[in-house]
Amino acid sequence: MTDISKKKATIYDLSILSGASPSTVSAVLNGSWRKRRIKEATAQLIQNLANEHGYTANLQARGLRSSRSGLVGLLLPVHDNRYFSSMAQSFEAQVRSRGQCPLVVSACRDPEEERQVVETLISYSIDELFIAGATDPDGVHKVCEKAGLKHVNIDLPGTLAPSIISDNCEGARMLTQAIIERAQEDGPLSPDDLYLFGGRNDHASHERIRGFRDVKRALLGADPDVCIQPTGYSPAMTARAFETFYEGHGKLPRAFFVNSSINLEGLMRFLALHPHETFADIIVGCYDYDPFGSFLPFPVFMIRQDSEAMITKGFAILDADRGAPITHLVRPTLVPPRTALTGPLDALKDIE
Amino acid sequence: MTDISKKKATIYDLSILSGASPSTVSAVLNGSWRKRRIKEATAQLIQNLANEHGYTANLQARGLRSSRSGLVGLLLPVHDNRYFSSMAQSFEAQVRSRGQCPLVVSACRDPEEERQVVETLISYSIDELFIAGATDPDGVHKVCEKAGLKHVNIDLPGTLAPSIISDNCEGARMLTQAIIERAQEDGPLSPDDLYLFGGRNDHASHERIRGFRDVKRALLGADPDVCIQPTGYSPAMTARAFETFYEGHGKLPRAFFVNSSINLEGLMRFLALHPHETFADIIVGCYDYDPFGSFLPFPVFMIRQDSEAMITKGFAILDADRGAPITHLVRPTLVPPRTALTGPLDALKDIE
DNA sequence: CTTTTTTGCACAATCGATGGTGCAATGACT
DNA sequence: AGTCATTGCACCATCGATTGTGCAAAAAAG
Repeated sequence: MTDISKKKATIYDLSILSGASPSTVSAVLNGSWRKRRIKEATAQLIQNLANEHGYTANLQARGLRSSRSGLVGLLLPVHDNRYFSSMAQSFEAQVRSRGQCPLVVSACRDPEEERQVVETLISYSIDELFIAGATDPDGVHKVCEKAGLKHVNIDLPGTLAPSIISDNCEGARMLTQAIIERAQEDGPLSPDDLYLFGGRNDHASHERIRGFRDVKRALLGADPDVCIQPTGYSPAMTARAFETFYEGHGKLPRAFFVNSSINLEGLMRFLALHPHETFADIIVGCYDYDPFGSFLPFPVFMIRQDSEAMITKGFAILDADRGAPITHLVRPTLVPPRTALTGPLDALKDIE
Repeated sequence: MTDISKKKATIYDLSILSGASPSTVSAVLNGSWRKRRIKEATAQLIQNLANEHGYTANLQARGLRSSRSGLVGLLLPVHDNRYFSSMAQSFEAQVRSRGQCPLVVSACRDPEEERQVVETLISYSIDELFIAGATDPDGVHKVCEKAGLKHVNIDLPGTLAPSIISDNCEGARMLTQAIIERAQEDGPLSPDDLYLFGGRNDHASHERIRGFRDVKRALLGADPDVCIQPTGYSPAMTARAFETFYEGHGKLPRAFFVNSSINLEGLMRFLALHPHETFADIIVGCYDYDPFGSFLPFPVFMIRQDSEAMITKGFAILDADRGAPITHLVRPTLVPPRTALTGPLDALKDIE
């Protein structure tokens, strides 16, 4: 607190002040001083000086020397989405509780950008990397491997590294069953009354579609191909798909499964252009949870993926140092309409 | 690509391979080679070798030497919220377009944590810092100043550093006027029919409350103090406030202003516990935009803050190197109910 | 064919921390 | 008192880049 100096203190400054050598100062301040048999009194002296001058280690220097940085990366497709942002939130908490520093970046689902961004992270010598929802996990894997960087895939699996993903098929089954049952409360449901919108050519989408079709066939007897409408992960494209359907049928399907909250945003865009009546009685299932999405003016069943558990599992795998490309499934939960779940925010104390 | 080596190539490796000295290699690879009068041919040779071996600079080493890191920090209260996550998204895009690396972290609105997190960032020698929505901007300022770190406040102003904030008072006026007018369409509105929930003892809340009261008095003639219910920024506390009101009155206020989307989540929690009828005819204004919040089953007017413009302005101020604690206002926009705005995501190409 | 200028590059110090090694002083033990 | 073990610490190379400086060789000038 009492420091006059404008620049940050270094171990050399403290070395002069304390009369000890820089290596002694270093040992004291990084905790290895007992191992190095530094006298308790010396350690105390140095620690006091360090506090007094607000010393903090230069982590770039430490990282350079030790070829570790204390940084742990999380690569996301986008920030601006409750699923990924709550993943970022849990990630950050867990990384910090391990004494490391989180580095959350997004790569816009662009395979080339994914690789580039990871190259950048590697240049900072990050210690570990979580690859979430990558379009090309295996491409990223190769970049990591070349640099000897430990990593796991989250949300979308790769074939070359361990993956932790939502049990998409089972989640889709729960969700599909829920919307079918709900729709049937209002009368019989024919196979053409139940659609699926969104998703693209990735593992998650495939599994969700599989779960959807299984349950739909089991309960409704059929699933015409036209009822599956993969639109990519863009609100605009999804909105267009709804629009097209609406133009053809004069209404929306009685019930439908939306592949993600991003696609659900596409539904909002469609709704914005049409009067309320257009969708007064639809039943929606969305594979993702959003606290406001759950309260839309029609029943929205949602699937909440347990991103916190995925991150935890990811660290367990990294710690165990298993690089085998095994896929671990994490069970998601079905969230009925009009449900306000608590999130990572609730851990905060909110004084006043 | 043809590299056999397991470890990352360094300028020393390339120095041996090319026959040039490390300093020459360094100059070539960091672009300063013309200034250093390196022959074009030599530069080419080295650049080819670098590509061949997939060389990338060790940014920790560079940072150590140059005491800059290429990292730009953004300190958020939380990730898990559309306002802040879309801010993170624009921030990231802008930082990358400047050739730097974004470092987005959250500090849970805890002043002590804010300072600690910033200390950590400083240890990594970040070059610049955006302090968004900090509970104690001035406390963070002091930490930055001691380290000579350039910084700006976003969203919540400090008194010691330049601040860029939403024009909260004006936004609140627009929002208040909108909900009053809308409520009056259904009949006369008395001052006790219009409440404000959420916010706490910070600049933004004060300004919003001021705007709210101004307009309310102008249009409704009065604003009893009981109509202002600051609940902090926690969904749980906000929900309790609604519950309390409901217990006392058997209904919610006809119209109310909610201070942020986080507080609006509190409304969801309340709603989850009550039947639809309870809130069939409320009119809500929310100071924040959320794409799903806009489509709730009652009219929700929202204010969209222009976080992209704030970040842009922030860089302008940092680049101009003005440290004067001036507060810049950025005008937000009023978003009528059932509106789906496009966001940073829409810039993405979505192949397939 | 000198002298001066320009070109092209190598050398070496430096950033701040880490960790292996070595050595003096102290204490224990015979 | 002499030997040996232990304690407590200093020394120094090292991580990979940057940058000021110096010096040959080549080119231009005289």
